Amino acid sequence: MDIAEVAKASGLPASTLRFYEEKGLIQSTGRNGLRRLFSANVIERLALISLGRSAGFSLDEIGEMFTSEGPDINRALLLAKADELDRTIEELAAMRDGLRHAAVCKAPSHFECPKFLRLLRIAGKNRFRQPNKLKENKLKRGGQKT
Amino acid sequence: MDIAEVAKASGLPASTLRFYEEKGLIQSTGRNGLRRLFSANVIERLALISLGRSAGFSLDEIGEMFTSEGPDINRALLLAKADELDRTIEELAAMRDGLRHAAVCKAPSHFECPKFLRLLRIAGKNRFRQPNKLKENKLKRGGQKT
DNA sequence: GCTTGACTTCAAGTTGACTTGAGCTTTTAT
DNA sequence: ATAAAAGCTCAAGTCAACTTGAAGTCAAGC
Repeated sequence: MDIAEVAKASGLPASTLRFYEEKGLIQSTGRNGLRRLFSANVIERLALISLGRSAGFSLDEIGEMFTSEGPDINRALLLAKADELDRTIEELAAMRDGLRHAAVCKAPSHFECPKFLRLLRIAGKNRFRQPNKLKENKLKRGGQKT
Repeated sequence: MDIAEVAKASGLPASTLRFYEEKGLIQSTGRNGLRRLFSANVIERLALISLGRSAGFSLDEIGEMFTSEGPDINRALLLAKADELDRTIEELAAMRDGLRHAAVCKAPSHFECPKFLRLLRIAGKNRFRQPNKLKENKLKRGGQKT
């Protein structure tokens, strides 16, 4: 397949595919002149990358998984990530409850509501840098091959 | 309190506090000479900002909440965010299950495992740009520079 | 055989949330 | 009184994951 087909099938722009190739996350099987050729399984690979990204892996981490040295390193890593997700999920659930409570809370200021303040403390424990914004409107879903 | 106290109490570096002030997220109550003075409630405000960040709000969104025009705009926004978190949580749970499964799966390649492939499809639906990495090791809780 | 448009490379730009550095001023401890 | 420690401002740098732009190449259709 050429890059346009992969782009269409995966929903990712060609620039991203080139970028991923440069990073070593995918490979092109060869060239037709200048043009990259991809085998069909790159689509699954891209889906796997998507999965990883959605689960919070960085591209570098995903790259490490693909090239992991032993056969078991992977598994340990996967389990560790699963545990991490468990924690994240718990925290997000607490946040969600806090938000819902805040939305109906009658206290004049949230700062005067003990429930809310308890939430703040949870959030405080969970303080991590959260980078920038998701741009959901940028992704045009459903673009499947014509 | 002076900025160092706030930094200590909140766990945020002074540079971040200045940055937040510049963005209008917190206010200093005045100056002692050059130096900013903060009232104690800035701590709670910062905790609230932390909560918002953890829940996925951008600083701009948090700023809007603080200065929201009507009293109900806030609530709708909070509920919407809570719903968003619900979806996120569901997806993360699916990821987690997928990771756990992948870790024990006997299939020679994950691509040959139907369970795993089902996961990929979920991840595919959920494809959104996920920005960059959390740096959890960067935050030294309570660690203060001498 | 020539245009055209999809592809190429490489460098630089974008975004959000900060951080860092240079060069000053002020407070505080000796 | 003086020097170090802590603050200050403002500009520029950083990071991840891409995107964009310029300038060139080339396969294919007419």
